[in-house]
Amino acid sequence: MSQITLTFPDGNARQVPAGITPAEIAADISKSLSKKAISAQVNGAHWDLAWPIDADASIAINTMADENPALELIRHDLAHVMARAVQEIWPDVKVTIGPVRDFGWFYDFDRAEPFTPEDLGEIEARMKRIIAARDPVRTEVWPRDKARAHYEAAGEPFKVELLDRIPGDEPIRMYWHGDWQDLCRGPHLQHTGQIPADAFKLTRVSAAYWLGDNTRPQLQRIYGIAFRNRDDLKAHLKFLEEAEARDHRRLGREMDLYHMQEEAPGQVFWHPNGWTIYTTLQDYMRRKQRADGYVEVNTPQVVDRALWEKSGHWDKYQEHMFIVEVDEEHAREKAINALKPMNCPCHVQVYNSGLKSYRDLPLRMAEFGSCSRYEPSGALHGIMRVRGFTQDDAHIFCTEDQIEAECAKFITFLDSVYKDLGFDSFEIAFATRPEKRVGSDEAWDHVEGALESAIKSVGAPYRIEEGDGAFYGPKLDFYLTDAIGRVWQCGTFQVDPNLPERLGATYIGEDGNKHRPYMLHRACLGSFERFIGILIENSSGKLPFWLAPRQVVVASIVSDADDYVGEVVAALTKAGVRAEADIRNEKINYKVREHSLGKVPVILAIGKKEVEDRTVTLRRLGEKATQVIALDEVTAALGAEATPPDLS
RNA sequence: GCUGCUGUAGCUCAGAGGUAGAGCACUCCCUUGGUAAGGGAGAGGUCGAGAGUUCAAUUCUCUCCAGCAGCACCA
Repeated sequence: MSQITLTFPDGNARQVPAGITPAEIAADISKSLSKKAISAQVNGAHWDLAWPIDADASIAINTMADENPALELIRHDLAHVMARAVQEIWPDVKVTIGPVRDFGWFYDFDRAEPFTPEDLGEIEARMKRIIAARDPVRTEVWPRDKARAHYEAAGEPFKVELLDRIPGDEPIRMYWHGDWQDLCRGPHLQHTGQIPADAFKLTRVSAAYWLGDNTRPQLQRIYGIAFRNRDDLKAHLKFLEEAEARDHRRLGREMDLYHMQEEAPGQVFWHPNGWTIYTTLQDYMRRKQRADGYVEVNTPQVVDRALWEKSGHWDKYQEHMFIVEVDEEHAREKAINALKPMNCPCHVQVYNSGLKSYRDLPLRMAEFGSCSRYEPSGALHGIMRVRGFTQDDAHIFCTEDQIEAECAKFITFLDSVYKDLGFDSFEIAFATRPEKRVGSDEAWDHVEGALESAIKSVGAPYRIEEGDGAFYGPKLDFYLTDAIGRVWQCGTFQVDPNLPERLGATYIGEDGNKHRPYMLHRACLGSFERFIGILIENSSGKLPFWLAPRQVVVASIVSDADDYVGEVVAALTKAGVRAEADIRNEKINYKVREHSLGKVPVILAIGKKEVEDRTVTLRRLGEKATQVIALDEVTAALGAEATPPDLS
């Protein structure tokens, strides 16, 4: 038998017979490793202990102490155990696929009746029995024909389809958990008893399309979460609770920010508190943009279909547009309009009015543009995904040579905005030319090169998303990570030679001839609605002082303090602080509780002592400690704190 | 849009084939209390909308609307 060389993590190499398995290697190293081993990394690939190694390779043996492989195996084996449990209980249910995902796994089943929450309990109990049985896991590679015949005989059409989708050069691998068999890429554990029985939970059922395709049948999906031990599971359940507690829909109600109602699905009724956040943020963005060389415009909401036909939206996006038909009494024909779903065509109209010279470029045209999109009902989510929203939109009209500098300028701008709003870092996804595209390869080379060197010039981290660009140009998407690790796409930067072409935008060049400008679509927050939702969830409602809708409540302890409370509120208001009096006939405990729940960042309590000394007792949200401060001092300090970051 | 679940007072929820209840919030009264709920009284509902079954529907059935979770979508 031929020999191969395996290299271990410590650098030692060893000659072994070809075809040896990691299990055999672990057994050879030590009895305890053999017992603890769960899988291996072979040339970096996750490797089943039972798979033979045929060529020289680097190898490392994994144990439960290796978090990533351990979690992958636990979750993947649980997917199989769950599918087995389901088929044991309901033998006619067809199985499909069950991948590992964040924090757990899911498995899709074909079954006429959806699973109920009670079913989940039964499945979970059955799974625990399978784990307790410590059933061995084994694997075999089958010829394609044999596997196909097997699944056809077993009446598992989805498995047959999966088989046909496995590329010809990949082995067809079968796994058994006890007697229950599944087609699976692997790797897996060695027996079901290795799965921690107290560290998983089935969380929910839902429908999902076969292969994610909404023209294919819907399947019943069961989700589970799993960890290496009970404590990790508990920690994750706590995390889910925490995420729910900071849900902007709940905080929006508790802080009295906005409401939504049936008559206007997907649209926001902003209350005074929420609108204060909105306008404060908008004022800030307006100052930032002005400082960065943007001009601001405003364009119509209701626009005749003719413009949308020219821009191409009527053709491609009509089902997402609110159509407005106006049938005037004496009109010869109905006017058909659409609420604008985006601002770009209107901005080109502004650009086109009057001749533009190369001296006007780059022209940075901004609008807090209210847009309406008929989003699918199932997509609506609080103020995060709505049908009526306002973008912090801008279009930069420029020459090809100006793209790089404009891109770098924008990334710098966005970086400073995100920092001011409490996000210290962001990631860029650079989407490059798709297969179906317009424009020459040279043009694409040039524009993509401009974007990439712009990113590099500002030193921002980025990843490339090959083929994900628009058909007319590449784009950058900017992702923020919030306080509990969720990722949000907010900013975008897109190069577009197409719309200027369609809508006939030109400028007079140095040579006296007409030229076509590029149009750069860019947004930093995305939409105010969504970004405010993100801000709320990121901060759990404890917004930075300058953005907090209610900044200070001045609360009386005794009614003798009422006049002085009024004086304090007036002084704070004069200093630019949003302050309000609470002189209700309630105990200070009650007031503190209520305003704490309302996420008011500062409570100033006023009793007899404060009146006499002309001081206040300050308490910050979330802190128990209080401090006594002179009125002049607190007014100056809070006034400074209320100043937006770009002005301080 | 698809699948499932849900819709009762401002909020969180109970309830039942014979037209409704709790806690909190709200209003009034008592209480002037020192940092996360002081006490009492009162007011408040076309039970999401429409149709059907029934002597009788908020309750059962159907359709629609909206919300929630997931999927699909996000120009």
